[in-house]
Amino acid sequence: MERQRRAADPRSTRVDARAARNGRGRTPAGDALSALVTIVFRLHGALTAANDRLAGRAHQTSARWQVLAAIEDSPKAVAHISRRLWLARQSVQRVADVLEQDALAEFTDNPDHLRARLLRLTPDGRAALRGIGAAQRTWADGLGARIGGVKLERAAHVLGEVLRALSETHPGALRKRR
Amino acid sequence: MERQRRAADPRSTRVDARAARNGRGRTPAGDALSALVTIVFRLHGALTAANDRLAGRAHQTSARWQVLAAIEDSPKAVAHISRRLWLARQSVQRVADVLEQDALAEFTDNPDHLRARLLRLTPDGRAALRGIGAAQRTWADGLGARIGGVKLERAAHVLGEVLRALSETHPGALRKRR
DNA sequence: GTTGATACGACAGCATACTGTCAATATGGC
DNA sequence: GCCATATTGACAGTATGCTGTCGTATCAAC
Repeated sequence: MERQRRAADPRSTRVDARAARNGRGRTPAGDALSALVTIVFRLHGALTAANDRLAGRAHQTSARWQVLAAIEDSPKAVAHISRRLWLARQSVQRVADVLEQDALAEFTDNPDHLRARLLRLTPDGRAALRGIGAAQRTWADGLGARIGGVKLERAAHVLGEVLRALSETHPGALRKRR
Repeated sequence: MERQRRAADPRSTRVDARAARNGRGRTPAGDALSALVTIVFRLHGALTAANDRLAGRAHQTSARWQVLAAIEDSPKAVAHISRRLWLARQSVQRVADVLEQDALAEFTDNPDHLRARLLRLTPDGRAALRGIGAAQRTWADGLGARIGGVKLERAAHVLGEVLRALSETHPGALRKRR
């Protein structure tokens, strides 16, 4: 289940050569954003591999874990989960279906909506989440301490700004809520 | 071609509720890292959509653009590109094959290696890259100015540290280079 | 109530990326 | 030169996520 990625050239974790020499006349801020985009792509791959490893202890994957975690506190409709995770409705539906097959979650009637059934954790699903959560805590605490909580918070804040700006400047691609 | 994502609840771009109340006893740094992971996943989706939109002007996709850009300066073997992009060799091979079919790139003999042919841009491929690059510059400069170059650089630096720490602490998952 | 817009689930198809496996080719130690 | 190891391309299969489309349900405006 472990992802078989190869480590990239250490030098390549720095600013991409193409962006560094700024061959296309971008502004410094444009260069910085481009470098950030590059590293977010790489980090996404590395973090997916890490999450797969953590979730693997409970025979789950990164994607299944995300859906399980989304319904940990309260049952939710598939469309609701997809908005929360910034995924297409159909992607979450597929994962929800396999979670139901594996008896980790189940669909229950929604008193407020005839068709939008609520996805709810089963005891097995809750046990799986507990197992993953313990491993995740150790992993996050260790890596977090290594980088530093304050720096991580600042970085996350900037990423949040980028995300907000993206959804505002491209309202066509990212539909309005409700 | 436009990705049909729905904008998430604005509140959900903040720290995930699960992490915020720290129900599992993580340290503050562990919480900060967990929040960063959440936002990197979301940002990856939003940036893939943005890149697809930029590359769409040349009838390309985010994935094809990445491979084209990787061979912009010099032809490279598929395995070389995959290391650079932190992707599996096979994923890049598939994209390279379709790029060849579309006459945007071509395989040429490698004087240093009998089997590892080099992927090289064709004039069409170079023209496609030029078209994408112009749009990307505008996009990156605009969004970069909105956030601020210094903040973006600092955030990218922290993400680089996380990436480096991940490849060091999990050498099994991310194989050593050469 | 009726109606138009929206939300939702369902189905089909495609794009992207991963894993596993194999044979052929390099590569480095001896 | 020989051999163990790593690299590379190729093939098959799977997981994740997106698009398009449909019919039905919900909801708000009237």
